[in-house]
Amino acid sequence: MKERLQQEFSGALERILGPDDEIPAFTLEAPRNPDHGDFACNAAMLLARQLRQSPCEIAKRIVAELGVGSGLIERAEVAGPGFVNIWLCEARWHALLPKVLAAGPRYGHCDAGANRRVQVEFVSANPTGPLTLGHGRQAVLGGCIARLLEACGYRVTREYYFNNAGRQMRVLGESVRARYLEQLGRAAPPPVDALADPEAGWPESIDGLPVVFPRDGYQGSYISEIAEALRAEHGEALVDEPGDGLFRTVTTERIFAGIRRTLESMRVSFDVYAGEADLYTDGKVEETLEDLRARDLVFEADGAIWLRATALGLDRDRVLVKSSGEPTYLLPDIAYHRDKFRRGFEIVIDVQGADHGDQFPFVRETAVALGCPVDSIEIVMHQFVTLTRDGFQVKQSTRRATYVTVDELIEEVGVDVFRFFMVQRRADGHLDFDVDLAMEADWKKNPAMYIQYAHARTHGIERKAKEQGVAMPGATNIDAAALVLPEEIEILKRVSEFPEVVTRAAETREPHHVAYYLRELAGLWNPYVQDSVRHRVLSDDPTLTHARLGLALAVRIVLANGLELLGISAPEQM
RNA sequence: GGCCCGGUAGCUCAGCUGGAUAGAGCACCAGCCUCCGAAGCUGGGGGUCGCGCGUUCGAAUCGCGCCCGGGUCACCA
Repeated sequence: MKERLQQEFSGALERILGPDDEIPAFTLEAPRNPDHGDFACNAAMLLARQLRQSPCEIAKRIVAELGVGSGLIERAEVAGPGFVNIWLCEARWHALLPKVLAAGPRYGHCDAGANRRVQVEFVSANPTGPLTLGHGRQAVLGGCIARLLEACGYRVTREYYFNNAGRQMRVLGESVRARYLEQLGRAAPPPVDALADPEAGWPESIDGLPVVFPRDGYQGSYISEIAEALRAEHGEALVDEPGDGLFRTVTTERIFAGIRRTLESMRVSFDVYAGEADLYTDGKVEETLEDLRARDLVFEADGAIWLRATALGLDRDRVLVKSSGEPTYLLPDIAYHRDKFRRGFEIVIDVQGADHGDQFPFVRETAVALGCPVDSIEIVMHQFVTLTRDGFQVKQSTRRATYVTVDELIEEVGVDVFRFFMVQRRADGHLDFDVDLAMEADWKKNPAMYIQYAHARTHGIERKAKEQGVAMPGATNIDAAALVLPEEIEILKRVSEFPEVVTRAAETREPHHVAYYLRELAGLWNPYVQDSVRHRVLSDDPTLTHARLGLALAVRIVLANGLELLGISAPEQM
């Protein structure tokens, strides 16, 4: 629709401008004010300077060149400071319906991605504890971006990268071992105030028992639960087992199993779980280091191996291999990104929390220095999540026990609402999760349910139609000419915008546009259905009934497809 | 202090490749049972778009400076 009009304008401008003049990048958009037509074009204003004419004069010439009355444009007017306002022929809107019905679940999809391979890396939480709301936001955000890209014809691989080598995992194992020994009475727990303040420290022994808890160990109750399970299974047999052995492997396995369950409950799936350890066994870490060496990007100092990041325009150098001989996380991370492109991905998207924002430039610039295409490696950074409950904002803190897990919140509000709330805000900027609103059982108040309700209503109408023996229209026989009310045209217009919304959301990696769009469409449809005096779908006028049923189907298709993109269910009845 | 993100209605936020009187949800107020779901619908009040300067025919949108909030600046992951 819009494309046709765009061609029309380009043609008009070509005729006005000389052969050497470039056609300006004009916009064609639906004005807020319906009095300004279906579309407004700003081309005349853009050309005013170049042509040394008033925008209004130019606009008049454009209008004269447009093919008004040729079946596409009903009316064109010059307005305001030089806009060209366009009213399309009603038939153009009617022509949309068979297209939407024919496309069905593919309406809104496109092939702009041309099968290019994209990797979306997200969540990537290390298996040190249950997923928190920040992870939850990222899981939904990344998952929706992946869905959007698929809808736009990209071949998407969803990937989860985690560190399963190095110090952090050892500390985890030691933490469980410490709890295990405590539970057996073989060691004493550190004082509570010492745990609350990791800087404070604690005595080496209490009541003659050694205090074994690692200084920066994991204190969550899940650690004790795992210890408990090990004790139940093995009794005292593990007393002499090192923390870095069985304790570590069992703990990461158990925690990871929990994470996978949580992901599943969020409707988030991954194609690849990439473990840091594999990068070592495959020799990729060593390869990367050699690669960096060959480009003179490393140097030694203070017994450590450094990345010469300042040579890449970054503000400081970073350690790649500690003086202890153990690599920092940075080295495998670089190796991982280097490997992404070797595996054939053309676009790589990293979804990360704001706390990692500072790290990304190091990984990206280094990967680029190693030959990765600079524009093909993107980051989508999101800010943190807060929770508002009973009108009060609760800050999430892992250190203190004041955090809510994804499991707990989904338990309370359900996946559909959880996902909608997580994806409805743009990634930059904090997300305040309003639990009160999310738990709101009134469908009219809860935006997620309001959209689902709009979808369910189309099925309600179909059920009613079946009762009355009225046949539903199909793509091949639909005749929408009877839809002439302003609200009907408005719904059709909105339906026509869906593909643009999807494309834009995919291109900008901003799924929240879809959420807003759906809320708006539902906000048109629900009132329409409600007002069954002015426009009853199932009336005694068969032509009108047929057309309105077609409208209902089109709305249903868009709502269903949009909800699918957000990973939210589209129920046939509430 | 340097860098990143945010500052729009009482609250939570859209809008930010510049466009015509700044939008939504919630909350609040006043109405409506209109046979397809009243778990809905209609209407209303409410804003110096953090502040200032600049660019422009035109700025919430772009540039610069400042103020406020969050994040981040490890041989931690």
